[in-house]
Amino acid sequence: MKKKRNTKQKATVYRVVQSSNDHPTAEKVYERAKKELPSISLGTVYRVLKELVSEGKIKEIIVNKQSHFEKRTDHHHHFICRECGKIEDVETPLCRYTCRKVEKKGYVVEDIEYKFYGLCDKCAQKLNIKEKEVAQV
Amino acid sequence: MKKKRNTKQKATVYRVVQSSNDHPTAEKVYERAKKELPSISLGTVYRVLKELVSEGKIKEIIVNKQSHFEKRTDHHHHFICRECGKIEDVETPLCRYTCRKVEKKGYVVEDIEYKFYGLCDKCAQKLNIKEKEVAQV
DNA sequence: GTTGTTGCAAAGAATTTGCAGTCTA
DNA sequence: TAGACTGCAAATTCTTTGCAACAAC
Repeated sequence: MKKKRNTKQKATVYRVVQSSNDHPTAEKVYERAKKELPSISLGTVYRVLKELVSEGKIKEIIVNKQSHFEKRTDHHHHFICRECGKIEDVETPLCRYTCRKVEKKGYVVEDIEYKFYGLCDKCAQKLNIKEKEVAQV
Repeated sequence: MKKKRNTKQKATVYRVVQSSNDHPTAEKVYERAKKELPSISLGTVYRVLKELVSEGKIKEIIVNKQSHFEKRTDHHHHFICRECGKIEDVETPLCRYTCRKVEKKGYVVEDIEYKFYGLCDKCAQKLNIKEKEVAQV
């Protein structure tokens, strides 16, 4: 296989993801990377992100048919707010019972992904207030 | 709100999904619908599928950034084979423990989606055989 | 006859890719 | 200096949309 090289672009993209506490899209990573390395291109960002994912250095999570990236590579799940679109990490124990149920049929489970959709605390609060106002009319 | 009309196209798309035991993409639904109604267009299939989903008559599941559709609208989850791409329904008990853990922070969980990735029985068997053959060389 | 729907084709959005020039090792 | 990598723009893929013709009710 071919030998990989260290380039400014790779280092920058990696650094951007590592210093992001949200779950940026490729476009967002691109925006942030450009601040450090203005000449970087979106295509390169896509290429590097893909490489980092396949090397297991970062993780990809797909929300609404769009890739988002995160520095955490350990096993965890996500909550997605339908109002503000915020993605938040969720720690859950592996559901052994469920896995075994799937595997019993001869299936091999290699990865599990849980996604929780709803409203984050802030949006829930906002919407409750709104609902009450509407109800009063 | 505007009154909906019953058209051949809507009836056909609905019938196709109802009689599908796999999880067809829009394109696949289109292919199947064309057999019944050759003049139907892909755009219409997309429009009708979207409408059926929003009416709660069918469900949408997104795999690999692509929409698939299914007749089951009750709560269940999915297993996706990384080899053959097959999507299979998985029955799991709601993980109350996990939900409560998420909700404790003030979050409102409205929907939960579990996806299990791996190998289906057939592909697991095939790959095992292959692996053994490779190992013997 | 209204007006919701369709077919068509063009537009969009996200991502990938071919290529010639550039830079790392 | 070989060849991995980049920037750029064109191409792909899936999906949505504008519009004039069509067809339910």
